[in-house]
Amino acid sequence: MSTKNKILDAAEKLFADKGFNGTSLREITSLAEVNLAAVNYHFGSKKELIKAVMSRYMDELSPRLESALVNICQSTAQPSLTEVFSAFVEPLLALNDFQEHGTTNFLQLLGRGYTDSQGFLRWFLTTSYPNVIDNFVEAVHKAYPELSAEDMFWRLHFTMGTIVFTMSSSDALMDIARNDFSNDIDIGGVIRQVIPYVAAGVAAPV
Amino acid sequence: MSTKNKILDAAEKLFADKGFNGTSLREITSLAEVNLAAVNYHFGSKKELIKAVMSRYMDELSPRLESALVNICQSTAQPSLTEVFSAFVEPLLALNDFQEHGTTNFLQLLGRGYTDSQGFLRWFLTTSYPNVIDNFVEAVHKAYPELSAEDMFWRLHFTMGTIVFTMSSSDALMDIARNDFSNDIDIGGVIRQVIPYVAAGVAAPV
DNA sequence: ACACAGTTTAAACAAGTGTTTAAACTAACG
DNA sequence: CGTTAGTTTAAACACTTGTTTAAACTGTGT
Repeated sequence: MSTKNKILDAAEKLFADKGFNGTSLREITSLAEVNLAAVNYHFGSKKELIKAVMSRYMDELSPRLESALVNICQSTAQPSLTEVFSAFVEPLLALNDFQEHGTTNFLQLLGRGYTDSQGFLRWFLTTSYPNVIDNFVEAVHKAYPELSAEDMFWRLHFTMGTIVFTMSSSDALMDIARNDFSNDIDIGGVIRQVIPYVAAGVAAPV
Repeated sequence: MSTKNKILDAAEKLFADKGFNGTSLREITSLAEVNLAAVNYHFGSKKELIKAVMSRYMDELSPRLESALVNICQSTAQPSLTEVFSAFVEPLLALNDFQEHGTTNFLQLLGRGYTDSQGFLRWFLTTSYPNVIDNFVEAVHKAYPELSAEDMFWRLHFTMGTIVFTMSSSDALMDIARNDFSNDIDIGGVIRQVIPYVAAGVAAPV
């Protein structure tokens, strides 16, 4: 395994766990078992490393997501909101083949990106991967045409919040669920729990 | 104004804005125009200062919330979920009388507390103010008795996520909304937008 | 006027941060 | 072999972090 990938893997795990601000380059390089200076040699700066970690996932996820959403839009004239949201499940779970704990890590990172580092990651993602958002908006509009652009805007952000926040604390939540309900649950189970919730939220009457 | 309160006010604003990890004591004391050592003299440590900032709000909010929820439970045999969630509006907006931008600041701080500082604040809040959660769970159960304890658990956390995430980026979202829809909106407007969403989400069929 | 508790202050502390430097190493090619 | 480009390394850089120290200041009660 190359030094570059060792750094990316270690950074991903630590960023997801403790946030971008909360993780030092020394923690990353010592988990990756490489020299401290390797980060700046291969990536230039910590900020660029953060972008690289996110890009690795987005480049994997974005085309799958795009085709899944386009597929929904073309196959049925008016898909249900549940169908639209379910389009996310397979591409997201596919990240587990790409990397160990890929789904959880990516969603946690996404959550971190929205709150840590005063939102520079949000800017980076929305400008680098606008198709994902556009396709999603189009699919939701087909499923629920009466929804005004403004209401759509708010509800999509509410949905984003639900997903991202849930996933960024999903480890803790799954532990509690296992304890209180002695019901073993994995990340796929959480996703299946959240879909009816967000679908109903977006579908709420105005 | 006492030094203690000057510190609390400055810390609150900066914590809400840049997170707990992202704010240094030097930033706080220089905004508060007090000496650096004053924080450790009056609060003991940064961690205790964070608790103090949150407690100031929770002590104000918690009784109002409790009576509003108890009121709902006693007045009607089976309240609607919208009524339950609406019980939060007045107590939350009342924080604006208590402090300038009190509502926004508090909700942003709550969001920070869940992601920053590996969740020690979540522990602090749930153990220090359990009545709020208990009352809320009871009210939701009255409104939607068919919901199993496990589904309730997940949906309440989804709701928490929606609220907290939305509010922690509400400034940015309100700016976008103003630009794209030339529709002036304040924090109360955001709250009124989010209630139908979470009510429908919690009410979703299982 | 004195003493004393409460508070404020400047300075220093040790530890941790991201980044840079220049020397050492590694492998491939002429 | 010797050269060269790519990579790794230990050490240092300048700076920021939370916390502590001991001296100075404040007002109140005797």
